[in-house]
Amino acid sequence: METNGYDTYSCPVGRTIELISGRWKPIILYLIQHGINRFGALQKKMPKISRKVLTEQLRDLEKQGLINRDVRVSKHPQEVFYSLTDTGLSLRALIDQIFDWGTANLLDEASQTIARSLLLARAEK
Amino acid sequence: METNGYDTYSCPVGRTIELISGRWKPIILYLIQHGINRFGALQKKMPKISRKVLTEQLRDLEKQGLINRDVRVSKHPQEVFYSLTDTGLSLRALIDQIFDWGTANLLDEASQTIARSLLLARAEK
DNA sequence: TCAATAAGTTACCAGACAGTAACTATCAAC
DNA sequence: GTTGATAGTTACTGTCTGGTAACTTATTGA
Repeated sequence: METNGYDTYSCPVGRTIELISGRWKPIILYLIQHGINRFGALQKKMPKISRKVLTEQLRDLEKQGLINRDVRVSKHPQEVFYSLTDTGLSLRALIDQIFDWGTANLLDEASQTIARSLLLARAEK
Repeated sequence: METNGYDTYSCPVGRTIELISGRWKPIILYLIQHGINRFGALQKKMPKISRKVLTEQLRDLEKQGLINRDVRVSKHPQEVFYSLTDTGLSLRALIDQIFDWGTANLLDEASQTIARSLLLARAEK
């Protein structure tokens, strides 16, 4: 078989990776799935992300159809709730497979520490 | 459970994605696995990549322990052969899962066309 | 009326990443 | 001894990404 050349932008792998390579996107999807669904709550869980970048990443994920954004006005200050779409949920399953490969193959202290706590969290659900 | 915050660099998912988000890396790994193991041959399959970037990506993959680089001097011009390491092979399996998710969830003409030809190639092996 | 809280937006900047074009090294064949 | 092939390297440039800091809007409660 011959194509006229491979290209990132027409490759499903590249396109899938794009969905989750926003530096924080896998983490954001993970947190939302586990009930951390408010802007402020997400920020508290990721102290190193700025509001600007968090907003951008959330908007991206929304555009890509991976999360829903529900604004509830008529409350104290405006409240915004995020949740996973069906596509988002199925992507989460894929991310868990990536997670498993990573913990099996990138063995060092840092990742092992986080790995253990995340596995615990997954077991709880 | 409480951690003191999630961070990309200590997350196995982020670190795994880093391995394959060199824009061309999934494609390069795919091609090498399927016997396209020479610098020039890789270039011909990816007309849009420059020699500079191809070199960089190959060096990265080598550093990350995903491919081997064998130089055979004592031949006409110097010849270089690339091959997957065991880690590289196991990562390829993961990439196939990402591929499957992508083709199932990112349905458009461009990706479907490539998808069919790649699935054919996978069946051949 | 003034501070606080939630959820942003805007302007600006620095570094990483990808691309182009030209140059290099080695050997074989003509 | 010049051309051609393989496999690069180097210098330069432009774009994309992520980050900081200050400002914004709406509403509640003291």
